[in-house]
Amino acid sequence: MSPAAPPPLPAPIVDPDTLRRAAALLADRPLLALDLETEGLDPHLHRPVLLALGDDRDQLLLDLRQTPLEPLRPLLEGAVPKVTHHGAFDAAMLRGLGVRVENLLDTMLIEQVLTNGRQEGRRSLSELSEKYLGLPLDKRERTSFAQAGAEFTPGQLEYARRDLLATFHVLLEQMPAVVREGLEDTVRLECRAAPAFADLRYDGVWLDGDGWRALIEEARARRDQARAEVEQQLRGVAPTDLFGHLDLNLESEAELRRALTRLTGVELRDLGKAALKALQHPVAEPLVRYREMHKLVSTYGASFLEAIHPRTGRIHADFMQIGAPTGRVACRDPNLQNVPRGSRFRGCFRAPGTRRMVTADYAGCELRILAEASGDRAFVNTFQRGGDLHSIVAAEIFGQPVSKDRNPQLRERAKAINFGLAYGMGAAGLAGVTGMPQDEAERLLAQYFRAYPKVRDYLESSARLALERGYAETLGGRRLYLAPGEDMQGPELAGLARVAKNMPIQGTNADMLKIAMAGIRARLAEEGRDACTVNCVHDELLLEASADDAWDVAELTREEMVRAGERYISQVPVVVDVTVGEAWQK
DNA sequence: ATCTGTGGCGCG
DNA sequence: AAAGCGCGCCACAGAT
Repeated sequence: MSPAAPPPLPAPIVDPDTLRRAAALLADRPLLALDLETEGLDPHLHRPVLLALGDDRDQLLLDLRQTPLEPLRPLLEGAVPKVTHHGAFDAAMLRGLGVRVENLLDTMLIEQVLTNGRQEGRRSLSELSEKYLGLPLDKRERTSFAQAGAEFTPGQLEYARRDLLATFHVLLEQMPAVVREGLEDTVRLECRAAPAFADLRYDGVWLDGDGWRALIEEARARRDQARAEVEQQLRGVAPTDLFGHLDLNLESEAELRRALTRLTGVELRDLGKAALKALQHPVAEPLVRYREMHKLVSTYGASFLEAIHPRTGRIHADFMQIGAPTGRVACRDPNLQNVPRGSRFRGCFRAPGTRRMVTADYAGCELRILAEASGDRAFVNTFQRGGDLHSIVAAEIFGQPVSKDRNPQLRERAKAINFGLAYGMGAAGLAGVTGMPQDEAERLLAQYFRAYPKVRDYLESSARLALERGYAETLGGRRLYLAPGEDMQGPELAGLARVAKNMPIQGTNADMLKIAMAGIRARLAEEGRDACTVNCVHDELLLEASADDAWDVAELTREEMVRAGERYISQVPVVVDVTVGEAWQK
């Protein structure tokens, strides 16, 4: 609903006295909207120039170039809820002015929670204004703030106030829907986590560029070596140029397929690693090695180095708080969630100077959620007793003693089932992963479910309930709306069922991590720790801390992660492994 | 030149 | 014999 009559446009505030009076006027309002206009999008290069704060009765517009926002600090850092649209952006910008905004509400996150799975991509303020208020917003004025004149134009001021009011009223329209759908907890969780994501972006992470460059150079050399070996193999079956040099692009699927067919006499359906290995041909090994090295060079090489910020010397990636419909976070520019593990690459993410890196991750998180949610006695018991889960499960279903040393191949199979189940895998999938024949995979699954019958019941009921109700949900009530279309065929419905089985597990994990991030941020502030969160990877958090604070920070991180986990998991112990070191390690 | 879809692959 | 979930990035191919 739009305001009946637009209030008169206030003049922008340019002096501290007026600002103090305006701040006092707004101080006891139950809800305020907050919006910044900025020179650009980078909080380390661009400044906010105009701040809008207010409700449907009064709005203040502050020219930040002329007047410091100090009188507003108590309001911004205080308990009054401030509604924003993508508040993590505004909060990061305000960090640039030394302000840490607290108690944000975010119409963008709320809209994502409300329409999760339904309306991809329709969540700009303009689209929400059109949807809820019936008036689309013209965003053309926004870029004008990059080079604003000494005084803001009436057009710019009106634009700023209009955005502020739209945000305020969109929230009022969203809230009944949030309550109606029972999404209050998820909305609260996301909004509480938003400032942590602002900090994550603003603080960034330090990368040892020289060490990284050396790793890339090494990968480049190994790639060239592998390429030479592949070419040796392909001599005679691949085209050559005028000088007799091989003229083959290994990145071209078509060219590679043609050469491999001529070389091996086998027409490959796909050219992935597994298919190449199945060939049992000497070209496979160097080709796979070439791909691995090329991946390192191309994906992790230059782009990470180029992402090091010229001002801060750190990488400020873009974490998308609701990056997946399960509720998971995603990350880009660059993606800090797929840095190669078990390698020296992670070791290049270090705490600079004398600082320390704290690594904390949930142990076996998704399987614990599966145990908890299913309530399966035997499965729950294995966690309560502790020990190596995959070995215990393997011993149970194969009826033989299994450990990491004893019958390790059985352990690997049990591991494949354990993880596959959480993804809704069936016998065919298990056969594919393990390479065992289908009938054996079926027997194995049957054996598994005899040992853990409620795991099957739970997964089946997750799928059935989701298709009946039209949504899957996490243990905290986050929803993923799934619309089984009228004309859906068997395979499509089966795909939907798999999503419905996985979403509660993956999504509950995501919920836990976000609660923990908000809790950690609060504790760090409360205890005055010299520390910040620098990465989050689904079930793992990385923090950087001063050497003095590192162990305390590690302990509070563990406490907050366990506490967050116990919000949803009570029958199974929540285990968080924490390390303190100089670099990211796992 | 720039966009979109696909295969492949890094991570959880 | 149509598939075990989620993501982003690179490179190619084919379109605009």
